[in-house]
Amino acid sequence: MLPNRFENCRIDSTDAAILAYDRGMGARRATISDVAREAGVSPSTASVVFSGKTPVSAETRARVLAAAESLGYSGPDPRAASLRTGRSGIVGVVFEEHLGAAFLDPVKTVMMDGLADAVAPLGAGLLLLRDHDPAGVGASLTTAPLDAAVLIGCSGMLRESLSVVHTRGIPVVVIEGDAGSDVPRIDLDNREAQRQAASHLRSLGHDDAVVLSLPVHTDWKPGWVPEGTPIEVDVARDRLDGVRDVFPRARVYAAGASSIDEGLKAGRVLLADPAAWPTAVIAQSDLLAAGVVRAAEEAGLDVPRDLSVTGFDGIEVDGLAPYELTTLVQPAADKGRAAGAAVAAMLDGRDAASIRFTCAFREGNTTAVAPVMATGGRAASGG
Amino acid sequence: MLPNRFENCRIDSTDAAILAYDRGMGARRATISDVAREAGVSPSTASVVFSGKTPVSAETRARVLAAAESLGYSGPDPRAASLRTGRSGIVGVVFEEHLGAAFLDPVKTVMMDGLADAVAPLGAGLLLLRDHDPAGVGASLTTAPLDAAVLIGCSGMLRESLSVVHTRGIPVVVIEGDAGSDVPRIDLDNREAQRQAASHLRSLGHDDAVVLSLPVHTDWKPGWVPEGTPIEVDVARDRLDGVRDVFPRARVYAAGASSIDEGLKAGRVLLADPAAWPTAVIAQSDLLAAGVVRAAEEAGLDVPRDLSVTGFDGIEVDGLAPYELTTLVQPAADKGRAAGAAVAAMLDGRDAASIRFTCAFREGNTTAVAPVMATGGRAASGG
DNA sequence: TTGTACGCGTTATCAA
DNA sequence: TTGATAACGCGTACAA
Repeated sequence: MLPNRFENCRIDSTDAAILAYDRGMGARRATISDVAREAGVSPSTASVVFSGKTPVSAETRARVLAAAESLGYSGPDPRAASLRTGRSGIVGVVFEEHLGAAFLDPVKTVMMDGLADAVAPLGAGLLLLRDHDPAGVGASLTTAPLDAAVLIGCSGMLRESLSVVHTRGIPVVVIEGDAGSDVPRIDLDNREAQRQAASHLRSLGHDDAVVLSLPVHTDWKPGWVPEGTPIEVDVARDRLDGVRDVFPRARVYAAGASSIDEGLKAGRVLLADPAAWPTAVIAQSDLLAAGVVRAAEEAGLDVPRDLSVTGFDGIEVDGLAPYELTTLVQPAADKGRAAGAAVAAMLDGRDAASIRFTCAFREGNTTAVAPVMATGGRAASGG
Repeated sequence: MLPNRFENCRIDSTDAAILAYDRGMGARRATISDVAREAGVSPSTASVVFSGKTPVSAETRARVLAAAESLGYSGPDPRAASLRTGRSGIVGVVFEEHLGAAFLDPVKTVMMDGLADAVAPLGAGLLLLRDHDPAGVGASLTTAPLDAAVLIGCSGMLRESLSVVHTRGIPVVVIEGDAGSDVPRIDLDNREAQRQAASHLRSLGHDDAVVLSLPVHTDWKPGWVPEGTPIEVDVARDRLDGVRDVFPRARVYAAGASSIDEGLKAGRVLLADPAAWPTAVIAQSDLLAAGVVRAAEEAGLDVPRDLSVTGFDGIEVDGLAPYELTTLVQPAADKGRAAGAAVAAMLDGRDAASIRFTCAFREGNTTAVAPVMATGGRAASGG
């Protein structure tokens, strides 16, 4: 008597199938071997019927399908197929933040859309992952059956995440982050683009600007960023550099997140002291910029007459009408698609090149000629 | 010895790559057996070191870990583990629509958030799936290695999707849809809630209302819904029933999607003919309602004086200020969490109960006493 | 066109 | 606490 429940493993399958049939699917699920046996063909033939990788006679196929039907067999078990083929059809998308937070960001939403488009033809789906798992449990980069991974703006844990996928030998693409030269990177000309906005302001007579930055590192609390602070988040750093190319001494306040609310809160701080009102705020996202516009309204400032505001991203900010932000329009969907294409290429054994997309400057009605300094309260502070 | 296709991606990476190099390029990845051999223990012991399911002496564990390190072994292959355990740690989330569209909907976003929270302790991740795969390829319910599935508002293909998961024997939970008595269902008291809004309007003197409905079936084109049209989308049907409980003859226009834009477009149609202006529009979502408010502004109508508008969902509609929609607030995050809990229960072999959540009526400033009929253009059309 | 035989990498079970 | 063994269900050379 063998240790398992059935007399013999070979027969085991047959018995189980019969039992399953007899007992109305009470026992274990039918396998492809059961189907093959029922159809009077070999397992490999049955396999081929389902995969379609080899021609099968119509009659054989029909018999197999009928057998499957009668056994309640619903096709190859993806787990087994996955072990065999080495592919799971799953692309992990790693976010730095809380999943819900990620989808609050219109840019990421659109990017995901492009990404979904691009991996679909690959037969792959998107698995949502967080890079730092608070609970210590939960699907993660280390344990999920991934064919590839896309890291999105994961500047904080980036290195850690990378080493994980690296040792697992999983192809990886990074969006908006620096992962070293061997990892394809999809990003923007952040610095150049942001410089355009700054130049635009300077050409309007602004001789300084305050930067409302994205968080400069993980778990950042809103506040001023002292000069010399190392900025871990690539996007924030690059965009700031773009500003500094034009306004070298621009002060920087970093918000806690990219949202209208955070922009509003930050805006209140920026505009708290009438004696120190800036003439221009360069926000690193449209949502932040929208918040600043709101804050300006609250403070009784007219945008753009008293205060110019620029954004970044070029999304439609609902409810900002009649304002239309002066901003840098980034091709978010294309970024997602490019990431998907890169994944596809790598899964295909080809090399994937890094791609840098270009933003388009779009002038809205939130920037205007710098106000004449009526209060005299603000002497030149930079630039 | 299968050549690893991603060797070139890995060459210049960290330790693992160096070791791969040491052992001769193209060598296959180390397995747990390799590690065990290197450590001088049996494969099962090595396995136990990684899974932690059985006590292992500190010394043995150290040896195994060291061996793993030296071999660049990054832990058990999830695919193989999955085949063996029958669990993949993946919960599929099936959307009816384009993925991007799903995340444009704030309610779904919040729901996903709750769902993510609830499945995390399970050690599971969320796989984004579409129920009708345009390409015919792509990860789908049929081929993805799922432990469970959550169907979200998939009224169109619902039955089909269900039969797939059913024959696969995958536990499934349905949010906002009817899947039969054996499938746990998470939904809202749509009809009762919507009836409240209608009653509210009637108590304000409105004797009819136009319904701006969600799409009534997949691929719906915006337009009037003739009476007697079968409404496939459960949510749309139930909410409409709620209206009809109060305004039996209410006309119905169904939008193409739930968004401000679609609401605006629909609103223009609804308000096109001044002679047939309704006094109240009952929108089936806040986004649609917001669009209607915009359309009313365009048409020169004052909300709520000339036109009352109600929404559904209770989300914050950005930029609708100073309006605050009269609406039904649904507990979206709780719905997601409940679905996650149901999944957890079923995976645990327990039964999961269906849950019906209750919406809270919230009166905003978009509804008011019905206008006196100055134009005389609209005789009572309903009751 | 079909069948045989084997391996994919892991873990559960049981015995030592 | 450790080790031997047997599946898990499939895909695919290769042979027929």
